[in-house]
Amino acid sequence: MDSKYQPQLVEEKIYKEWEEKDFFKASVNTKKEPFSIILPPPNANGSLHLGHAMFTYEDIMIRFNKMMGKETLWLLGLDHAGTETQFVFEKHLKKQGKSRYDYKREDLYKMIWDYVAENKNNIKNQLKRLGFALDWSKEKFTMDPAIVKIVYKTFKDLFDQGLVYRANKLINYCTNCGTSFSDLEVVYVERTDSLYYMKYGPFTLATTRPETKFGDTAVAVHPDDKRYKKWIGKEIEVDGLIGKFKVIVVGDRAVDPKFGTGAVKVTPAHDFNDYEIAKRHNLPMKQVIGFDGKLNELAGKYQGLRIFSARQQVVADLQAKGHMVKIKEDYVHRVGTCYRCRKVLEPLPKEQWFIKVKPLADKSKELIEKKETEVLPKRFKKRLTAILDNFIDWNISRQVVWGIRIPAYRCKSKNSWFISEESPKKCQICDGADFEQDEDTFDTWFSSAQWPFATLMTEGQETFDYFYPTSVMETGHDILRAWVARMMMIGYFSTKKTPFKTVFLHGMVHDPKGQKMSKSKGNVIDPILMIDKYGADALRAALIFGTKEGGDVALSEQKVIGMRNFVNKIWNVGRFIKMNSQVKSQKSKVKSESKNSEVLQELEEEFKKEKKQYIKYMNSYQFSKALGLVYEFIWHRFADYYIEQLKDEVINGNIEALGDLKEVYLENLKMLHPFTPFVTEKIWKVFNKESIFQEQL
RNA sequence: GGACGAUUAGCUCAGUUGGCUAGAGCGUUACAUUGACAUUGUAAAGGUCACAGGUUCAAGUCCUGUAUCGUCCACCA
Repeated sequence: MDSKYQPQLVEEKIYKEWEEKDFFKASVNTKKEPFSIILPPPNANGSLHLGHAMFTYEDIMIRFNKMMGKETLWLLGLDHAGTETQFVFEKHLKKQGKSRYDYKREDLYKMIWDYVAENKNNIKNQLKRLGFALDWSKEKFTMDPAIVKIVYKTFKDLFDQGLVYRANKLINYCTNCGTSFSDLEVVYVERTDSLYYMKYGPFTLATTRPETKFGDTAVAVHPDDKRYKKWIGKEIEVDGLIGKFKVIVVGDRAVDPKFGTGAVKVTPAHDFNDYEIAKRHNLPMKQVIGFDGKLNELAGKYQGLRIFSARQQVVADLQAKGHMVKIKEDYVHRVGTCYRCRKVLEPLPKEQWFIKVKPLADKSKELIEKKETEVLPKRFKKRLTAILDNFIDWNISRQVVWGIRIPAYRCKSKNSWFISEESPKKCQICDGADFEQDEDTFDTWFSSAQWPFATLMTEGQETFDYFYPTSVMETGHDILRAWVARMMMIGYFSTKKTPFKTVFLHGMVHDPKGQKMSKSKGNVIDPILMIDKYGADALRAALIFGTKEGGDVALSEQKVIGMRNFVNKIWNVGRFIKMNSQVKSQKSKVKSESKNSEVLQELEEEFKKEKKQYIKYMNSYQFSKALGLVYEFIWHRFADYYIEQLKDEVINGNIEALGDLKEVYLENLKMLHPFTPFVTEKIWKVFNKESIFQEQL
């Protein structure tokens, strides 16, 4: 044994061996209790970051449960990440001076497919670097034909049961990226803009968006507002920039009399609140901005102008006309932006597919209440419940080519829709040939919402029955809404069971100052670089050690170094025992009884206590505490105290003392194995044993 | 505006049902060491446990309030 543990010489070989021996391959074994985790599928478009490294928690659970005698499955899959991947690819194209519009749908799809295929391997290799005990024989991809088939069936079932509908509603649309998003994908950003007070018939009203005035169909005031009460229900005439027009005045409680002038222009086609007001009062919609981000023919001479220049022009013209009362330039408000390109999202009316969420969310709440699904750490239970209470209908249509194309077809003669899992030969509505498939693809989250059951279903009924519902879903608390809640809704809908018995949430990885890591801040730590320098065990331990369950982790290179030192400590304790075992056999000394029987007794008792506590922590998902416990024991009790006490005897060849030390040490290696799999496996082999992964705790 | 979390050593954080001199990692200081490990050991310095009340024999831990920070959600015409 070297005096230093060198992970660089060890990890790759060991992982290869685990793979070759098929250690991670799970199969149905009715004699054993199943334990299954579905890996949150990484996006197949980039490389691994520290968020992925947090899946170490899953590896810990898998390895621990395996050592506790269960049949463990950790199923690996990758996500096509629709809009996200297409966006990454478009940036790629842009560098070559091209855009998505230069290619036909099929060609673009193919190009992205190849790009993704390359990246998949990259990600997979990086997952191996972390030492993850993933079942590589069951690898899935969200666009596998077998998965797509299930996704189609789910969509059709939802449709048949009235839980999917098509409607022309306001959606968040990015005119730059050319696609819509669900409400969850909107990123709100605080901005300082101008608030314009303009004359509007008999009113003065305040708006941040004067350019949308061509789409106004009403003015709204608070029903109890004495200033304006007399106008409610009346039609007013407004002298506009492109001629006079008439709108009705409505009374609506959504209007805050204290804000601005207490009177609001209602533009149902371009504002979510106004859309709601319009619904309540049966107001017409008038769309004046197109999906290209330009004003349309209804804007008269302003047609063709982009939103921002239209606003400047309209403001200038209103001022010229004397209709601008005042401009408050330091108005701070929040606008929805595109998480991809950061441009302001445009609320636009568009026909899309929506999932009726309420009935599904109610079922999910029941699962939580009945403890069919346990939420850990406990504090996230409230948050998940609140999320389920406030879910609005989910827009699942995306205008990108990279994704699972929606299997909906429009009958042209009847102008209505039918869903078909197979490519239809004829129209299922009129039996004719005149029908076309929806151009849109599913929101990525629609397929990932089905991940736990869809992946297992493709492995056959027996495997599904054995491993489903899965034991634990372990993921970041940041995607509680986008993913966890939706998995519960769709999972229960399709299988009538919770998709996972326990949800275990981990926190975000931050820098040492508690700041989020981001490229622009330059504080990003690359997990692979850390592994190269200090080994996977050190990185893994650094992510777990000294953290609160579900709390954020402040990671620094220093912390990884600290854990590297711990790993080296583990190694050197082994080295000490190994060296003295060899010396002993050479000298064949036979002083078998230790003079330190009290110390040995103490060691045995302390170890028993330690192991009991360890099992308790591990079974209650307190992994950080379990690691802390073993860390403390190995370093500050076993090495600093017991070895020091027994050192002289051991060096002089006392068999009893050495034997007892060795026994306790090997047991501790097993306890450490879920956390630091490589070094423990390596030492196990040094002691002429097979594989620690196959041992029982 | 609502919910949740945080506030403990210079820095990053543990401290599970209230119970002995409040802990870890990194950093600092002094000393030690050629045979497990300097990726080490021994020792030390450093905390009115955010603040103010309350419950209790006993509060970092429970309750109430205040302040500051963070996260998520909602609204902002």
